[in-house]
Amino acid sequence: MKPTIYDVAKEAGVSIATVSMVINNTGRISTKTRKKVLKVMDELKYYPSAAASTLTGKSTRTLGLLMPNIANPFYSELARSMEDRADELGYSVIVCSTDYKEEREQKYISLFLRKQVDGFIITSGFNSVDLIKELVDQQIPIILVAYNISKFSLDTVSVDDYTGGYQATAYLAELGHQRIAVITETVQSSVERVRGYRNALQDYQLAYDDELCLETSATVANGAKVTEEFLDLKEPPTAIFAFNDILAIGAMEAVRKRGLSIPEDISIIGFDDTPLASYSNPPLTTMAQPLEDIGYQAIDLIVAEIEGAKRTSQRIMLPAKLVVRKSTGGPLKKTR
Amino acid sequence: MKPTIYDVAKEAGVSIATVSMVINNTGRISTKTRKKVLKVMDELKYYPSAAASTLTGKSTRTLGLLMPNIANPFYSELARSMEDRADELGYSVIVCSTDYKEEREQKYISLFLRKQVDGFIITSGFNSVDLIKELVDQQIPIILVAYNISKFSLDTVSVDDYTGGYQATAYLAELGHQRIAVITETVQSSVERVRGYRNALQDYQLAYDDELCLETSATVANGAKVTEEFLDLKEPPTAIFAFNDILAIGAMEAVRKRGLSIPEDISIIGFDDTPLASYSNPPLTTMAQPLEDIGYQAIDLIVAEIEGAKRTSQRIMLPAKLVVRKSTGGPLKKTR
DNA sequence: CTGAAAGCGCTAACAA
DNA sequence: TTGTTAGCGCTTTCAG
Repeated sequence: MKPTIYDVAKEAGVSIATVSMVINNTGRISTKTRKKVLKVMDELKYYPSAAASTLTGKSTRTLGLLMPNIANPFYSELARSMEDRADELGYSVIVCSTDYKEEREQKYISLFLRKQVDGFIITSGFNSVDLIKELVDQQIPIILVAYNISKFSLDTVSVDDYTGGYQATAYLAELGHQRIAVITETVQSSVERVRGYRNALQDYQLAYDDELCLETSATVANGAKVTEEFLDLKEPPTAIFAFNDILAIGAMEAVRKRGLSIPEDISIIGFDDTPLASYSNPPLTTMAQPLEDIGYQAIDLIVAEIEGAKRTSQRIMLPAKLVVRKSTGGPLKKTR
Repeated sequence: MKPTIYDVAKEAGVSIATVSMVINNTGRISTKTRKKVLKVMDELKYYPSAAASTLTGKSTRTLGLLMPNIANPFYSELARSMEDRADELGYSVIVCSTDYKEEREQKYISLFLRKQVDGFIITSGFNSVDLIKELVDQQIPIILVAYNISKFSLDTVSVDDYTGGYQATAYLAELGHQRIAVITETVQSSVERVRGYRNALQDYQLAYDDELCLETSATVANGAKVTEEFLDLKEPPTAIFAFNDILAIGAMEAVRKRGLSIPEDISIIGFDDTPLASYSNPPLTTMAQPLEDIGYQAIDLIVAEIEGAKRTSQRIMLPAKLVVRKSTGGPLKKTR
């Protein structure tokens, strides 16, 4: 049988209260007693039951993290950074993949509730907004990551998509590009990025052209397909801004297939800075998501909420960062 | 205050035993009572406390998964498949990244123990073998994934590295390559793969050449560096078998830098089939790790052990699968 | 500085 | 078919 606090107490010749105190570093215990107890705990391989201590009202110091798919690098890196920060703060994180299914969301929320996590971290790709509402109503600490629900005001940490869209476009414009296309996605973040794109265009006195703004979903094939459409235009773009690296890789493929070279003929910029970006050929210039920062901030925020019981509902936006590699350059000059 | 089983019982006008029974689907409860109780539970947003039920001896139906780094695609895909299978079997998985640090391994093992996980899943990259021994001694269900410790006999699920190494080499030999180089890694799995490589060489009557077998660690730069060494040989290889995709990407880079083309001049084959492989240029032929199968089998095995309390110590080996893409072909004929 | 004892929320006999 | 009750292992006053 697993040793309990009683076994330790008996073995050490003290009461269970004393043992409990040395475990939790509470009360005042003589160094001698403490040492003895610690020794016995070690000998018996005693591990205090988290269940029992939870039952007495202690917090579990556990955070529940819900993401659509931990196998997606975007989420897994986020998860990793959260784990690290949580670890530093003495918390642990339970991650579950909801697979974009409400049924699973439901199930895991319930699981977390039963396990009495101290707080919920919910990322983009979570569908059951009603469930979130229920948690909010129950005053359970929640933080939204890379996910905006304007419906209620919650702590939120996300990337500044507007500025990201603006900066990528501005960078291309600075390089001298006049016709800059974007491949957008059917997701929340896209609309902000498009807004940034259009404002940058304006600021650089470039005309916005509907033909240069196409929407698709994130696969290499789609990126290639859309790019071909761009290339077929009478006046094709000299630069393409893809809203994620996958699409950018697709764009590269299409460009290469035409016998055009990157960045000489066409510049391509992605978004996310997944590992893909540095391994592509040529290495992809892209807007890096500050995943690590996002994770850290998210944990800090929710821990603050848990411990301080504060309800400020901050909305933190972290800037994407331009990572210049080899897929972008100035447009080909006629004079060359 | 959070509702307890008492609140539900009172509200439904029954005893807590009845409520407990409907929660667990035990005993015989009239449909009417059951419905009533369920309704109240829903109204009160009652979630049974996992802590309390654990305390009474019920299993937690939770599995502890320890991997070095959840941000690494290899591990995150593994994690995902385990999660899925566990979910199907009514278990949940807690994942923690140990970051290859014994200190963290220690910490998370202890965490899992305190949370009373029903079983441990431990993957390659785990250093504290002594800790594993302790668990084994305590008769705690454990399964090793992609990780062999010959020291004790434990349930193990891993990829068949020997056959993988053999098949990749054989494939290249079939294509007509005579000089096949390998880039190995400083990890456990490499030695089996090398063994497969050498045996395949033998079976195809090809000579083994020390110069064509170089070891390095997994970075693109290293892959490129080693490849350059190969290319500098008086008699360079016509095919390179890299023991992971990252190295293969590096090899591709080096080959391209020499103005050689793939696969016309040099064939390249990787191992793992990470997303990288399909996005590279040309798409990489590689040996796919059957991650999904591994995950499933691992969960099935450990759940069997937990529920059946059996102690058979199976060692399951799953075959890697050749995925032919565009980076391999026959060697250039002189006559062309 | 240490011990005794009252719960925490739930399960599982045992009664009714 | 349902209720009563004794713990499960631990924390936390309150005494000593």
